Amino acid sequence: MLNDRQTKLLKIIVEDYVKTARPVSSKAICDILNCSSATIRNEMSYLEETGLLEKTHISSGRVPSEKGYRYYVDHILEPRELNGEDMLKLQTIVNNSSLMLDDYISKSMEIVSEMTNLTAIVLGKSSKDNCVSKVEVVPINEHNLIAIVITDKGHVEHKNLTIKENVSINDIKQTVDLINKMIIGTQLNEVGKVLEYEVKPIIAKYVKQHEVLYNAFYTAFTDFAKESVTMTGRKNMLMQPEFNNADKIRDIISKFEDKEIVGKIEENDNGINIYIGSETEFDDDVTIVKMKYEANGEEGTIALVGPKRMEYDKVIALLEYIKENMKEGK
Amino acid sequence: MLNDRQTKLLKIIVEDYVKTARPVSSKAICDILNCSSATIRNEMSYLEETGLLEKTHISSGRVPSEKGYRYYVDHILEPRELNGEDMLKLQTIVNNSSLMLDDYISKSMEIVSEMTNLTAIVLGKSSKDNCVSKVEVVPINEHNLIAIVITDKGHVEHKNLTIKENVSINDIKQTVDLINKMIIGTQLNEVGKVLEYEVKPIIAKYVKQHEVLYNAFYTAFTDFAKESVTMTGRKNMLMQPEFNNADKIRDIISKFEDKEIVGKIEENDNGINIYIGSETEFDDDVTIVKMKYEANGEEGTIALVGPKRMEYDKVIALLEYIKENMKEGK
DNA sequence: TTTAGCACTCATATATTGACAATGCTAACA
DNA sequence: TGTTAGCATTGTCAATATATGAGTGCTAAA
Repeated sequence: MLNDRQTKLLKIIVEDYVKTARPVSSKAICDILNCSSATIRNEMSYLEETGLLEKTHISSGRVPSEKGYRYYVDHILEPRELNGEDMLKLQTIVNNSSLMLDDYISKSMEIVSEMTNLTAIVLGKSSKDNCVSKVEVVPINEHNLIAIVITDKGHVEHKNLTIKENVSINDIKQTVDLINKMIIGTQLNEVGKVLEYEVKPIIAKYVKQHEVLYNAFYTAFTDFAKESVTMTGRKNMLMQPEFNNADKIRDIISKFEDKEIVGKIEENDNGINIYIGSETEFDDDVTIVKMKYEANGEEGTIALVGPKRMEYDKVIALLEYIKENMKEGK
Repeated sequence: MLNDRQTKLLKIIVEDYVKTARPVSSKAICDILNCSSATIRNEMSYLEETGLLEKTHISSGRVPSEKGYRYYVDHILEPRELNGEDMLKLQTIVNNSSLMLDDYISKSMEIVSEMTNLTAIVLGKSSKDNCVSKVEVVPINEHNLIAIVITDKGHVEHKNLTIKENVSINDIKQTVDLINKMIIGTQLNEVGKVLEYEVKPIIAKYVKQHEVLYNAFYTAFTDFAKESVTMTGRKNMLMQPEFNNADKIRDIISKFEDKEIVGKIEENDNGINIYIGSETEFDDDVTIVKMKYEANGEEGTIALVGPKRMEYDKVIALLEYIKENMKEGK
């Protein structure tokens, strides 16, 4: 455990380093803590022993270690109110009552990305556990149809499908009716199974050109359960000095392109979660802050990615502000 | 005009530089052209005077200038057949007859990006001139509806909409019916106007809570005509040595995030277009190769972005291969 | 017209230096 | 016992020097 002065010291160092991106020297702190630089150095070296601070080289100032940030986030950081300016910027979005929830979230996150210089990620509400509530098929021309699936939570998935052979409209109608009857209520990621084991045999009985139709629908329906991921402000984050080397940027960009990795951010408990450095699977210099939300029965996840040297208190305040305001009848 | 040997020389230099990314020395060429390095140097200095070659510093080998690439692309480059290996890789996509055109294109482009280390961009078919062919409204719960618009060319756009006040189902039905009747056949980017000037007065007459309903539908319908842009393989391109400095990468990433700039790639004539360096509005080291296509009445644009030091012949062969194969009944 | 030969130039890599910013440690002090 | 002044120590950073090598331009001869 840290004593009072040590706690203060860590707080000062984290916050100063977050602001300036330069190692903090003992001298810079004596004024604030009303003691000599030597005293600070003694305390610093204790915090270094504990693993909360690091030096970039033997005669450098101190920098928070990963563990230091962790400690700061877990024990020191005090929730702060959003400042007026930031709130004002967000308010134009909040007050725009014509925005649907989705748009409210993506617009807010764009602004937050600008304000914080972090990358904003909106993870598509996991539609896996949505259930099919309606299937529509709309003919476009002789050989092309559109299949539309609507889920109970209001997601829409659609797919064009081509049927090369001549198939009677009646057969199509009949097939759709059957599918409609049988897959309503099915979870999206189960649709494939249901089609194969339950619908297929029935279609085979009642529809003439069942092979062709079944295949067309099967391929159309089975890759519906994809997740969507949108990101904004990658550039904002990459402007930070911790990413001023080409290879590091390349690495981060690669990670961003790999949806798998981004998707993984999602699996964790409710509220705001903070993953620092090696906890991220991203990069030791990166922190990911993520938040699940739920409003009007829709749930989703938003996240901010940036250097671990980030303004944690501000980020938390922003995300909480977004969350609060989405409840109020979006 | 260049004589035969000069043409050969330029060709050799471009192709060697494309392969190795190092300035080409006179010595390296004498074997190929069967003369001494001094002779080559004389020719080189002529090509430099003409502006087709450049040096990176006074005693360096030669590098093609922007004009040099231009000349190469316009006069020297000879169309080449796709090599077996590349064709094989694409064939799995081409032969997968269950793929719709959209998927065929995006999958092919992913592969092409891998093969060429370029960034692949698929510009959404400009849906502006699509006409509405059907409007569907599906209720999710008391206050939420989904509006779905299907166009004559088979695009689907959908949007969740919330109606806060209590509105009778009947009113909604009536409104949808009216909208359906009146906007079918309207171009997507005209929908706003039609709603305002034609539909609104009618609804006002027949529907009780017309204000609320009109507003909900209006905001839902008016931003449908967006263009979609998808990119894959940014990282591939950024691995190239011309982008090995942090600021350059940051700049390119910013450009990629700015959809405006990417969109601009589109406006040009048919076939394959090549924009080199300063012609791109992107970066002097960047070339953009873009191709419009049309198949089954759908049209769209695909593009490859990378260093101007790219294998132009291969890129062209690949794009042409994609175009040819999309005609065959996708 | 081509070529051999030589002087010249610049990039790249490595080492050297001085100024500076911090630190750790020790000994003195409250 | 905790705090502080002072000093030697250490590493960064930027500037400067030095050597090496690749490649050119030019000239004069073939």
